[in-house]
Amino acid sequence: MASQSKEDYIKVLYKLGQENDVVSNNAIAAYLNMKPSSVSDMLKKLSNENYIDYTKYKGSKLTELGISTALSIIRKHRLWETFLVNHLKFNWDQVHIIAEQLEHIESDELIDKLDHFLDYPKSDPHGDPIPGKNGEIINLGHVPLNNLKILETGFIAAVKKGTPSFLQHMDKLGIELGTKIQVIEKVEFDNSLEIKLNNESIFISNEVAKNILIKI
Amino acid sequence: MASQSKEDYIKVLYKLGQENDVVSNNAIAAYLNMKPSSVSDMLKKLSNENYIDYTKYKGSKLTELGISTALSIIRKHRLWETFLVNHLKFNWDQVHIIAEQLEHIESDELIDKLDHFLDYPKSDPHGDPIPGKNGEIINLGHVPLNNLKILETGFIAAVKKGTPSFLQHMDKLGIELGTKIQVIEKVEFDNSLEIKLNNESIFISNEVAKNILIKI
DNA sequence: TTTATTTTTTAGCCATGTCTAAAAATTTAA
DNA sequence: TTAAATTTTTAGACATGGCTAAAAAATAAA
Repeated sequence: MASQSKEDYIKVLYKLGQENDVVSNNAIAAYLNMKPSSVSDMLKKLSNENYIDYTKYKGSKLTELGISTALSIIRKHRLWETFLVNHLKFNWDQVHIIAEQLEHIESDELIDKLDHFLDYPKSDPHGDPIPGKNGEIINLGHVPLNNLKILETGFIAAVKKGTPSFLQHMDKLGIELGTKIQVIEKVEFDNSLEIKLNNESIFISNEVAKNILIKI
Repeated sequence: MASQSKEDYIKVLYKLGQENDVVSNNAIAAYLNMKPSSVSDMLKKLSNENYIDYTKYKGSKLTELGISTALSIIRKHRLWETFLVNHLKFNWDQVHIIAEQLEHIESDELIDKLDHFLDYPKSDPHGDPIPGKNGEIINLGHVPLNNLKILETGFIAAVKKGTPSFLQHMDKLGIELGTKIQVIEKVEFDNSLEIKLNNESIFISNEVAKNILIKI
């Protein structure tokens, strides 16, 4: 198995690879708070171990092996988050750091049994899909809130950003997964939105709206 | 916090320190499957960080800090084992290796909440006491089975050895925690015992009897 | 009590994963 | 299309935690 460090790189490569086909060293370094030289070194190793396709100066991309490794780590991360929130009663803004540690525990049987214990959840406390044992990942058909048209309704299904500060802001606004929501008005001035939830109407910024995902 | 490696050393120092006042480097090396030279190096570091009192060539002993660190690791280990057996339905011979990984997860809040979730267990699946948050460890008054007199009865309360092979042997003999037991006969020839449990009479070797702890 | 054996330490080496500083390649801008 | 800026790589260093081989200290045996 890959070391914890390597797993961290693989995870970032997966995340950043969602948006850009090929991932730059700089982006990885920024994400991991590391120096680009360290990233260079590590990418060489990951390339030798066939986790990535890597062309000097050009950037890198996960191989099949890399992708399935990433999905297995993400699966573990999200299952642990689900356990922490649903059973240990953590708040959803507290679990990321702990799950970052737990995701590196090595035992397939542990994850199988945890999955069973949790009753095979399809998404984690932030609404993110949990990859299956063989890497299957379900498209949950989520749309950013700012894409909804005026008067359109939907249910809050996930949050795009999982940082504690964002999640705490959600808590303050009374926004939680499953809540029904309707777009009342779009303010053209700053793209902020007036929305109705829990029979109350509130304003949220475009920045916030972009990070709330809706199931229509 | 101490690194994983250091935590492993601290655990062994605690374990071996139970029997001998001062622990020899050789014993540590044997237990950890490492070379004595590596142990020497590490003990120097642990001594600098005030986890142990260490006199060259004489051996080492945990300090107050060392003991409380050890107890905190043992607490985590045993709570996780309890979770794995009681909730994830692992067999008691499968959990040690996984708990060895989980015990290094760093989060006091996690352990508090896990403890609460498990309903504040006093002992783990092997009957070993779980140290409290502040390192309190309850003496459960366990006696090795081979110390019982003829016709004396008691309840199987713990196993001294936690290796898979020993535990699997226990399973085969039908010995589990809580079972009532009576010593029928002691064979003077080889110190083996005839015992009654579940209304059956079986013979067990002295070696096995030494590793079964009884609550009278 | 001297010799032999065992234990422990030291010295020097290696892999992993990080860093800094400087060189090289690529991209952007003039 | 050349110069400037940015990105990436290389070279060399360092900390951690292991190793081997050899020296030193402690213990056991003759």
